[in-house]
Amino acid sequence: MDDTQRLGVMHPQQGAVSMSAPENMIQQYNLQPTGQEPSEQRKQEIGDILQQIMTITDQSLDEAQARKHTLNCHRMKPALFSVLCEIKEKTVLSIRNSQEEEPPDPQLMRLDNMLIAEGVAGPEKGGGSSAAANATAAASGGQPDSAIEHSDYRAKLAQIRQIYHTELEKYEQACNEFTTHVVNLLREQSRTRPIAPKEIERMVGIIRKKFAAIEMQLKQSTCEAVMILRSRFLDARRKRRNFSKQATEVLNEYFYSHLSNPYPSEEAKEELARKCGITVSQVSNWFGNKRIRYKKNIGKAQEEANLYAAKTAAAAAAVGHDGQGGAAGYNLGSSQGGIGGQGSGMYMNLNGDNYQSSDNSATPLRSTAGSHGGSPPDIDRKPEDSVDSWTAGQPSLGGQTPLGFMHNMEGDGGEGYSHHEQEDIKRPMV
DNA sequence: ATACATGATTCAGG
DNA sequence: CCTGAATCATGTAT
Repeated sequence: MDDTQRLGVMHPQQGAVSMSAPENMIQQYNLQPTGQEPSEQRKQEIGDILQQIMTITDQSLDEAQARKHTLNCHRMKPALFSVLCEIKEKTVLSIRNSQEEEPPDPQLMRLDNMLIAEGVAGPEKGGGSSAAANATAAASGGQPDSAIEHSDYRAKLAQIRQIYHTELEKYEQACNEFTTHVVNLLREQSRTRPIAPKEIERMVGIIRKKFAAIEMQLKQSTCEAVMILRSRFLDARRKRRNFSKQATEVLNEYFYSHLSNPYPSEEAKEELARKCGITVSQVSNWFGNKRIRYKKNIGKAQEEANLYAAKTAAAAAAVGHDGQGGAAGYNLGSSQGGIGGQGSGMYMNLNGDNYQSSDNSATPLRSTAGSHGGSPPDIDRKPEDSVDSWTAGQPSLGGQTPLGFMHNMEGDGGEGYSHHEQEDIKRPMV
């Protein structure tokens, strides 16, 4: 603010009081044209001047106007004015030197970006809630219904947005008003003191900067408000929501149809994610949980497996020769037609190589056989041992031999369930 | 109210 | 970075 004070624009009255030397000279000269006397009289003059200054605010506008006029008309004015100009010139130069191009504030840019990302400072006004909804949906992992559940969030965000825009408008208006005021004032003053257009420009710049700082504060607090809102609602959003039945079905179908190697490739995950309306990482989560829980509770899993095997078989049958679609993973047809009750039959087929031949590129998969035999040009890029660890951990489904299964069950920390499961489980025979 | 199911997170290992 | 495993926290069925 020292710049503005130096130029005497922010506080016109103050400008009169703390007048710069040349101006003071003029005034002094005007008051005491004949004064070139020793100290006594000098003191008197100073006293007068002070008195005048003290009472300057009491003067009426007319008086001030008249005084200004006298000042302008004074015979010495042009000469003094030119001196003033010279001094000013130097000052301006020094100011210019001290001026540097400031780069856009990264902090401000961050705030702006965030506000836009959050849909607070978006380009459209009415669409604030929709932008917020988009952000909500994006952050929630693409679950379509999550956005609806958080109308509260959107409402609050819209509120913040509204306040933000109102305030912003207010600031803008105030800034413009003030700028106009100052510019007028400077123009007015330029009659009595030299003010270059550039100086006015500069002053406008300074004012804008000041208001920008205020704006930044507004943005900052808006960001904070949004962050608080987010943390409150977004955390709630992170609450577990069960996937839709259909989604679970799709996932299970894939899982059980790729039971020998339930590690979907990235492409497969994307496909599944798309089908289920969830994210790829949710698919990954699901498969991670599924694998571990499948292993932990084979008995139950088997029922499920049969269920899905039946479903898939039915689907395959319905589709007929066309091997496409979700049922494409494996081929049940070759075994006894026992769908449903006969777990063993299912598993045999699930486990075998049968499905592989009918497997298509849409669901790339590295088969157990493949991993043990040669190295097929598979698209899957699982950790080298993933298949082995999976098959090794399995009771028998992926294992090549029943013996291997027995050993694995003993060794692999089957946890408490193991012996119980062994009774329950209908073990496939290879 | 409780137990179980389930999606997400965390952590260690490779 | 992906995985298995353990765990958390919530949803759901009883």
